[in-house]
Amino acid sequence: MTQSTSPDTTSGQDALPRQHRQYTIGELARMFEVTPRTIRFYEQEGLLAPRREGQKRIYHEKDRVRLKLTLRGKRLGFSLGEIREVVMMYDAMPDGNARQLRRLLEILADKRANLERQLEDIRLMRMELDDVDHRAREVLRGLGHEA
Amino acid sequence: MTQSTSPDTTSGQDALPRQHRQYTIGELARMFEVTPRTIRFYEQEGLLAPRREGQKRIYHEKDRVRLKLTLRGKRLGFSLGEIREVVMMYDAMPDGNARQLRRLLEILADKRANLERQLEDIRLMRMELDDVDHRAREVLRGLGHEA
DNA sequence: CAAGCACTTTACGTTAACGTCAACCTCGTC
DNA sequence: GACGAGGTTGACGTTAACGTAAAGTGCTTG
Repeated sequence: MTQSTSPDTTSGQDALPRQHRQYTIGELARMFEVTPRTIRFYEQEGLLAPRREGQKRIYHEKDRVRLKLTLRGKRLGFSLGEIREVVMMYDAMPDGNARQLRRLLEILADKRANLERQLEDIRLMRMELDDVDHRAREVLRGLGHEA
Repeated sequence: MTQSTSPDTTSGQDALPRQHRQYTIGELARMFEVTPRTIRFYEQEGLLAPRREGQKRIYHEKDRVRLKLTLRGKRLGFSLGEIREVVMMYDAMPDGNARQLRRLLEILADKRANLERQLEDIRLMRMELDDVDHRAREVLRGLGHEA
């Protein structure tokens, strides 16, 4: 692991108030253990919108948080499109009209239902794993004796 | 939903002792709301191995359970390859040698770690959703008043 | 100033997990 | 015996989410 800076804590030499911390694409990539290509791809898909300084991308706290949320969503099996739905509507919220907001609430309820089902799946999957685990250990014990 | 038979309970006309119940590929597909193509694909990938009656595939309880586990695994974001690792080793267990069994235990520990991380992710994601939800509702309340 | 490093865009390649035909059997039944 | 509803095997198409390679820009360091 070549993890120089953790994604959740500020870096070592931090006199700077974290809110104004800036990141290059490479730094961000190392933090989250993804490639720059991935980050650019997420931008192309409308999940990130870093500022530019000349040609270079400059990322701030907000971008880092977005990336974190995106990756978390991915680990939970959401598509980039689904993630964008929530993230973008979240940003458009303050001046969003009622219809948009209601739509957002729908989506949220949907995601939540998804999560609940996953919780149940995890519970069941755990039990299966436990079962297989126990059996394997017993067979292993058996092998030990007859050897 | 054209769900004639639920995947977890026995069908309506069940005098037959479930253990010997047979299924065609179409029945199974409707039960789990997947296409026959998907089921054939899983067979091709070594996740199912139904008997044949002439040319037709005949599925039994064991196959149904496997399919159920496979789909659950998928909902949790496991690849078909990962699912196969566990399912196949599980079947090869009784006569598996010690090395194989230890390898299986490793894999299981790995999957379990994965699940634990997902639990944490779900917890966090829930909080985010709650947050967005609250904000949206408040904005909505605000809109109501000023209208 | 050449070399190296980190960044950029453009564009084509790749993998997993199926979808979508086409062309063919094989029943029951009208 | 034609026909429709299921099943079968190829084989090629598609989508998401990146990987990878080429070719160029800009800084700084020996």
